[in-house]
Amino acid sequence: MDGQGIARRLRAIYRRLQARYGPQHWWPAREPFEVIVGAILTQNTAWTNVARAIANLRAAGRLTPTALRQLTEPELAALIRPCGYYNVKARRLQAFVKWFGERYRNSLDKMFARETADLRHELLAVHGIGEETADSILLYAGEKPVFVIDAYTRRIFTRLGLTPQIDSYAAWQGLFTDNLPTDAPLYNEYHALLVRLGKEACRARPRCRDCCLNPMSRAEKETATHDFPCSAFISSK
DNA sequence: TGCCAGGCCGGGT
DNA sequence: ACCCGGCATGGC
Repeated sequence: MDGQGIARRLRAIYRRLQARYGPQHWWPAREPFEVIVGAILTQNTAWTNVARAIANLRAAGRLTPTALRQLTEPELAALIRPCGYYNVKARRLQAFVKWFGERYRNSLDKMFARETADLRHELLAVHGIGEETADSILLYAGEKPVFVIDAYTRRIFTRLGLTPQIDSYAAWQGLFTDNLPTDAPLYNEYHALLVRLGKEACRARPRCRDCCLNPMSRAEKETATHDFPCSAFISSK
């Protein structure tokens, strides 16, 4: 498929997701700093658990960089316990706020004033921040036009038969950024819709009928036993 | 009951 | 340059 074809398909998928789910109002947070905390806490973790951890931090008055730095690692770990991996994540949160204070004096404005590519590089150097977390911070806290690639995105588009040549984060990102306009609100909504779809999808087999993203052959519909959402979008790892 | 969730790091080939 | 185990809670 040529670039035009991919672009058309990406837009068609986006429209169908919009029609099905409507606006997602992402990221689920009150302020940019909370987005960053959530981005670290949600690594390989269900959001419901992360919401509890963040509620604990807020109730304890610890949802600021300085307040977080004043906690010991075990104290922080105890507060974020519901989100799992709490020792690992306490260390990662501390690493971020330490760097954020030293490098940017706790100023998100200063941080996001940097060139996006440079800031991404800096973020990746912070312990506990990988590509998805860095991009989530850039897009959802900084409103930079950076497309976030996550497990849902890969699974859904693999299922749809729309994949990059190389299976790397950068190549997946290119699939979207090379074929869509550079537009932060669009990237924001697209990724949010993909997560919404991914969360809703069940894992039943055989696949459902009436798939909204990828029409099925007649033969496939014969074996389908239930309606969307279904395993059509979530195949096992 | 067992599998899974909006990854990332570090040590071993 | 990959590959893989470890990290941990709560929901279905």
